[in-house]
Amino acid sequence: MDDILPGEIEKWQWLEEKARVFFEAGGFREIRTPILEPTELFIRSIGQTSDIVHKEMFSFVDRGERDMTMRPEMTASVARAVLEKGLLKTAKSLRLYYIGPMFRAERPQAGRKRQFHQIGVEIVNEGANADFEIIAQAYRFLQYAGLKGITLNLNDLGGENDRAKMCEWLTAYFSMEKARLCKDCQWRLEKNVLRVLDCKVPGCQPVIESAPWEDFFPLSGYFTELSKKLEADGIPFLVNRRLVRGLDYYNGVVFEITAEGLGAQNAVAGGGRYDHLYQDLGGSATPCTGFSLGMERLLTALENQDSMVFDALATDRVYIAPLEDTAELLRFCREKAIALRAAGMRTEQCPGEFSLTQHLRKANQDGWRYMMIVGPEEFQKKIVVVKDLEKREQVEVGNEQIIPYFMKVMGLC
RNA sequence: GUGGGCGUAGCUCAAUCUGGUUAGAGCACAAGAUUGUGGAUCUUGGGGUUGCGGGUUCAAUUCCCGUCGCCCACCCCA
Repeated sequence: MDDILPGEIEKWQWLEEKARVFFEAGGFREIRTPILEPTELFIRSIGQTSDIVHKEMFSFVDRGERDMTMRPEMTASVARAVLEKGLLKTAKSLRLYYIGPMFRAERPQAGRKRQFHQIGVEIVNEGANADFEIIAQAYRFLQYAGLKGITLNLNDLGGENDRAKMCEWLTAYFSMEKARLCKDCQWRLEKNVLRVLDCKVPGCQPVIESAPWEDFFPLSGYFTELSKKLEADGIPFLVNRRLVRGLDYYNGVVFEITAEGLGAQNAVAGGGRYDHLYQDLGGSATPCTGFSLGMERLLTALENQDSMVFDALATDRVYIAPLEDTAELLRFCREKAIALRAAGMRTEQCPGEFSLTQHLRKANQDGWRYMMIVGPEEFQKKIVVVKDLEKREQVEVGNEQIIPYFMKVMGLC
């Protein structure tokens, strides 16, 4: 698990801000849920047979003998919160987004940490029409963040009845070929046959490819409609009929978005339709769709593509440099600091016993854009010297003009 | 869970193969040269249980075993 330190955190703040602006504008509202949940929640939602549940969860028994787990994803928590707080009793449907840390006890590698962060979006209690919106939100947000080389992969796992029939058919078919399948697939055959389609073992490929399941379960008319909408909206995609997500609750249209510049872990976002989750958790039938994206992966891809567009050096920072350690002068500095903060700027006042050289060195080190120098001479003349440390220019500003001056150069008015 | 690689100063590394003075360097940090104008230079300084534990040896950063951590890949996911 990583620490995120000053110098790195600015990128995170930038991305979080982007997400809030984008999804709020799209009518989504933020939800935050506890990191710790009863283990049972994830078993019932993500599925006992999923890799996440049976080998990747941070679980423990708490002091009250309860089985607890640090959330490996957040869709289940959102559903739990919606049911528990009865949010659907006062609204027909919900549009929610979340930002936060998730935990999976996997072996770490490039693009995968045991604590990672996701931004996610859920549309709760809306049918198939919401599929287009959720896919577009995911795709457009990645574009909005500046990501290039995006590939959208789409599949349809079939509606409620189709999925069940398809699983039945696949089980019957693959059972005949059981001897040629790998150990994992033989296990999947019993537990979760769809995941056989997702198998990467070379030996399984001929068996999977020769299965004529697509003839019996062609893409639905609904899926064709969705495709047309995406095309009309200028969102390119690839249909991948073997795309199966690792969480068991998906049942309809599912998708994954990959990006260039990430190496082996190139999935930057993924999601799909899950119409049974609320029932599985004890609620009534509630059709839903959603996606989540990996913040680490998005940030890495943006950096590798050299396309992160944000001000590393914030312009709204003023370093106040008193040159004399007298009570009146320091009080003046404090008053100005308070006024600058009230006007929305960031400022720091350093001790008066620093020499100007020391002040300059420190301000440069810490990346301040402006320095406000207050020495005894200026204090007498009721002015300050404002240096632009980046442009290496300085001007004298009258005491009454300090706030308006900074507002102007920072473009705050 | 499987396979490979790596652990020496805050960071990047050297010395390890071939055991042997006080484990070095660059960067970074601190003080001064410098009483009010810059990221420079010079001088000086603080910093290390060589990941941890055990073994072999007169002697271990170096060789052996174990362990932990990290990195990369598989699996899977974001």
